[in-house]
Amino acid sequence: MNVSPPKSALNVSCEECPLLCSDSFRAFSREELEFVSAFKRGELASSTGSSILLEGSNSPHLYTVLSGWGFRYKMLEDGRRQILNYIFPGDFVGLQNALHTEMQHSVEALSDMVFCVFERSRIYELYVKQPELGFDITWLAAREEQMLDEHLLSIGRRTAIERAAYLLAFLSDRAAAVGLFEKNSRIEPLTQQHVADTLGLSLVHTNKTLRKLCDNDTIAWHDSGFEIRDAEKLKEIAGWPGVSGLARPFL
Amino acid sequence: MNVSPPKSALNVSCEECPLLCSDSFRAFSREELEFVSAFKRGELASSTGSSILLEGSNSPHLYTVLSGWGFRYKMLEDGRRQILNYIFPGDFVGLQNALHTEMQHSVEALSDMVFCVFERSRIYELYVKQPELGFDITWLAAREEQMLDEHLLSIGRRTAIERAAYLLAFLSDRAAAVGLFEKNSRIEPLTQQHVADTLGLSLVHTNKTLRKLCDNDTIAWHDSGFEIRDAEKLKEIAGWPGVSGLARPFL
DNA sequence: CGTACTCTTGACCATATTCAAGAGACGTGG
DNA sequence: CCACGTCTCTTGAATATGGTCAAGAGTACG
Repeated sequence: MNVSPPKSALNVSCEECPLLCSDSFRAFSREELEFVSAFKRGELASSTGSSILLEGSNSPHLYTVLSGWGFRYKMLEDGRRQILNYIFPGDFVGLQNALHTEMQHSVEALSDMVFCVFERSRIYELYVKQPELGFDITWLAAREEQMLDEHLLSIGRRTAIERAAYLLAFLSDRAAAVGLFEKNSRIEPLTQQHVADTLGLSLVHTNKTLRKLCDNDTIAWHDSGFEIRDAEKLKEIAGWPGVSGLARPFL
Repeated sequence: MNVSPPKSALNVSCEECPLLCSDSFRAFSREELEFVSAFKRGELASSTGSSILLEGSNSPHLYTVLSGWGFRYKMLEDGRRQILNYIFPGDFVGLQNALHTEMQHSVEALSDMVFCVFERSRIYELYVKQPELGFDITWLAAREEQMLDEHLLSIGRRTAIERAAYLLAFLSDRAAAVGLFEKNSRIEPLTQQHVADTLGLSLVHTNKTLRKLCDNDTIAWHDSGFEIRDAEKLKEIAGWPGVSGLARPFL
């Protein structure tokens, strides 16, 4: 669990943000883009396995994922870990702490990642000057809540195999929505330990559960990653319809 | 599961909102109060066991809890139910669906409740005219996320007795923050079935787990409700520090 | 070539579920 | 007033699901 050296550089101006090309995101006015560009403080690059935010630490920043993916998690004192949700390009990170000075969760990179960095102290300004962007942030928070609700239902009430099917379908849908892993359709890197810590299961039992899905030919597990072989069957097993594909905002 | 007849009446003007007296909430400017008053559409009263919002339905409204308490939940097709979170006075309900037309969860009243009703379609107006109130909504959404994060950690990684201890301490803290159940310090009405559906456990196992806490003299269970006997021991068992008591906004 | 990481499997054990039955409280209608 | 159904809590026994322990195989990397 090494903390990456925070490399900072303002490489991409918001007007040329690569996310603007994607269908998944809403269109922005020129004025909005200019404002966000001025609001943006720089970029942060971090590599696989490194921590961006740590529970209990004090960050004056908010982040938007520009590229790569990772996850948010919490830990109990004795080391038990629960992965709360995954973060993908366009996701906003750090909001959960608008209220506390101390972070209530940690964030770790799965792949190499780049973040846009914003200053927490200036966020109120955004609500005053660009109400629509303020509204967008609420939209994103509401969306995160929806995902957490579904995760809660999953961990609380679905069986091991249903949970696993749900998670893999969920990750696949979210990745597809932002065009991640399009080339080889393999979602990686992700270990079975990550899956276990997301599902609230032990590593061994997670392995046996994934094995059933492999034997089914519903998925294929490769070294540190997986491939969806039958997305419909996965969703059927999970009893889950999939994520909504409405155009969404981002910062 | 009967749907209450929606009684509507504008009984309380926001300037005399009883929640304003509480220490838990932030102070509002006169202008803000006037705006919210104009924004408020009426009140909705519902009684124990009745549904305010139903998953899959289509509500043009947002609500703030004025009095009483209840819970949000989701269900799987075969009837398995997961309680996602509890709602207390000052809590904002329905935001999770700023994006969808269809509700993604249901809300049910535990006690008799009264809600303030707002129109979903006019919420953007609030962001433009009263940015601080828009910011407050985001604040509330972030707070809800934090609670869901902790619930997820609990269900995913805590043992049955730790989960139970966490839930009871959580409910006690939240109720205390808004002055609910001050008279007799009994948190009610709540059945062990509710507790089970929150913890992701079966009713029988929940009963046996609560029994241990009773034998411990950590809590006392009465008919449809419980009493905290040793809050510190509860939090110690759960490995949970308690909710933060910062002044919070509401609508 | 050795070490670390990930996945895999089997055996045994712990935890939680299901099934079943009964007790006590409460409200309703005869 | 009592009989009845309903709701909530309780308990025991049998069963299933998932956890822990242990060991080994394959791969990557220094």
